[in-house]
Amino acid sequence: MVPDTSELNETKATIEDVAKACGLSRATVSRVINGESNVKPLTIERVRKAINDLGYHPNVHAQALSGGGAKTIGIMMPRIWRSYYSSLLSGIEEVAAQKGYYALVVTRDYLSSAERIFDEGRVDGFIFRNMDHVKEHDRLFLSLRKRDIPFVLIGNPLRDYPAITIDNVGGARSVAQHFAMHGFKKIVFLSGPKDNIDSNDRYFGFRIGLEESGMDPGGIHRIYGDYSTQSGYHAIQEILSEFNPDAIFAANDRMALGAILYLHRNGIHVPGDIAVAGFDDSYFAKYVTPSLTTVRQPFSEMGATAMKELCSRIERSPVSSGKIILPTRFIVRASCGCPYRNDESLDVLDSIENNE
Amino acid sequence: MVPDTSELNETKATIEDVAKACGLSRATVSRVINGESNVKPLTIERVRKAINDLGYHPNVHAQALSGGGAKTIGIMMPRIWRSYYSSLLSGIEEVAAQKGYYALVVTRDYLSSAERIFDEGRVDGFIFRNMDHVKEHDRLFLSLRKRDIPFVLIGNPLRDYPAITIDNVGGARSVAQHFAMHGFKKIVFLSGPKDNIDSNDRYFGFRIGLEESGMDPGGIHRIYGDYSTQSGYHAIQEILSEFNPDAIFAANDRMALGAILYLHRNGIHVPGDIAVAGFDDSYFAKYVTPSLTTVRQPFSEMGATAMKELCSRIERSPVSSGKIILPTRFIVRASCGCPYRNDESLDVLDSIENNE
DNA sequence: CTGAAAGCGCTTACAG
DNA sequence: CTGAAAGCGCTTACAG
Repeated sequence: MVPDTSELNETKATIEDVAKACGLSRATVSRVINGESNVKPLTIERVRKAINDLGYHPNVHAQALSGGGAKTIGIMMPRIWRSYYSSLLSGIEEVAAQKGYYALVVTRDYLSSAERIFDEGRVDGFIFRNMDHVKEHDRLFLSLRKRDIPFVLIGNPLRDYPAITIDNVGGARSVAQHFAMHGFKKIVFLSGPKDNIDSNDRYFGFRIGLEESGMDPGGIHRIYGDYSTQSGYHAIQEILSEFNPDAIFAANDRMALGAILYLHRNGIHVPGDIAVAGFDDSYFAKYVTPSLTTVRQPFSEMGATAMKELCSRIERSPVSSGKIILPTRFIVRASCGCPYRNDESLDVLDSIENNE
Repeated sequence: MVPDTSELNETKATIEDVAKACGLSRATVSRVINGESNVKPLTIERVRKAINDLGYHPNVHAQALSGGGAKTIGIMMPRIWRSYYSSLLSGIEEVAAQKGYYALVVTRDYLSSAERIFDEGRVDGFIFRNMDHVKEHDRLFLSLRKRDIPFVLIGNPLRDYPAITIDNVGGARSVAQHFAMHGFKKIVFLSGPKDNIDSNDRYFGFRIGLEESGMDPGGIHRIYGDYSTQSGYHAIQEILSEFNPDAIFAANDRMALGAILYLHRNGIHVPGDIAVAGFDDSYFAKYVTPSLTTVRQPFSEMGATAMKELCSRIERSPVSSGKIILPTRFIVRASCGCPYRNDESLDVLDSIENNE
């Protein structure tokens, strides 16, 4: 490949090597690498050829040191990994790749290490998947903003930080309308943590959906979990001792799964005795028995949108203000009592597996 | 915090700033940062104080450029994210954090971009979660080895590349012995892709386990899937038209889930009519109905071990040779026909959620 | 035990 | 359109 008579190509080629190989200066080579316009076409050719022959790749640290930025973004996520993070990541990476960015994924102590990571020059900005403990995050976000460090949140923050959100209210409203259609009266809303904004928005959407359907939302029994499967299991176990619902709407699929599991183990038929719906359309939603009626989040698109927003902030280019709200989609399956095409293998064949 | 009378601390502090602040040279500051021994204790104190006062963090690009390495490793994984990747990542990150490394996660075109990423100086080494297409990977691994670029595989490679593996044979053998105890005779092995070494090892272990239990392993019906839920569903659908098994051992949990789903939808009782076991102990394994008997992989430990191995390679320190095999653990639940403590909520409470 | 200086591999005004 | 030179923020022999 290398027709050069260089001693050994053990060591990585540098811009100096390229310059020598084509008889031009480092400055000129740098110019063609960075696609500047004022270079003679023939020169561009010569440089390109030398770059190819030598298998040269610019050293990212040198580029960063001389002002180019790290071309890396920090993806800061809680340690407890949800399966949908993969879809988020996938969307992020797709856009990142186009723009030449790479993803540094941090799940340990990401709150306390974010600023240091930036100060070390490792990243040009951050995407946070924000979670429950709003107050602790808030201090960090405030500081980042003050220091003008680019960041975007995926999820619903308390304040006006730049964020990619989904239409929680609309999704939950669809569930409510569907429940109303089924004629459910005694309804449990299985909530996430008390200060979780997504969960609260879903509750709100659910209420107005019921109201709009002419039902009394005051009758909703709201109980709390922490989004985990176990918490759903136990919350339902507890409520059943004092209340006999005909339907449960869980603020996420995991808790819905926990609920179904409890009901199943106690001989209560889903959806015959109690209907269940979730939120997320997680990987397992279609494989649960009965398959889970839920609200699909556009995770991949959320990631992609977040990355686009972050890029424009890093490049200090005109930025869309504030929050972006992405639509959700109501997915009817069997757990609500609808006649689901259980035996159509087509459904299982469906290759667009959300959150797989 | 900064009692200094500097004009503005808008801009990040550099080593020069620290040197000035404490009246020493950059060289000396560098020495205390890097923990060299030949520095006077009092000097160390002065430098430390200045560093704290200024909130100084060394620029990683400058460090890398002057020979320090990127202190970053590339985690190269297929795009199709498995939920257990999170456990892998968690183990990796834990060790990485101790050693001051960060994780660049790459899932797009990671085969073709690995060498470029290294040449750009972005990473000091790689951890690959190797997958099916052995031949394509082989070229890359060969090249990495030739170039003396540190890397470790998680999973079972064809050749003698450094790899963290699990005891597939032992795990599958346990399943076989358990199946023998149940008295199953007409057994289906639901395999992964034909050239997948993990799957082949599990088949091998399963065979010898049956043999050791005095059964004829020749009677095993081996059918193929691709590790996806759908492929399990369809493989079972197909085999049932010509064969009537009393037990199925799937090479992973997803296919086991697909199998259970098919059986369930067609009124075939699990485990009453047909028993099922899987491999992985994925997140959903304990939540499936019936809960899935399976073999647990120590994902987090695999990640941690891989990272340790990689570090010693990066540091060119004496390295354990070749492969490391980690033990698996057989997990008996209900899908094999055992009396599973379905109603013990303790089980659900079990907070050690593998692959969560 | 400490400092002056060269060097890592780039980019970017500044000249021409 | 192209090149010489300074500079980015560190580390590391080399002197002392």
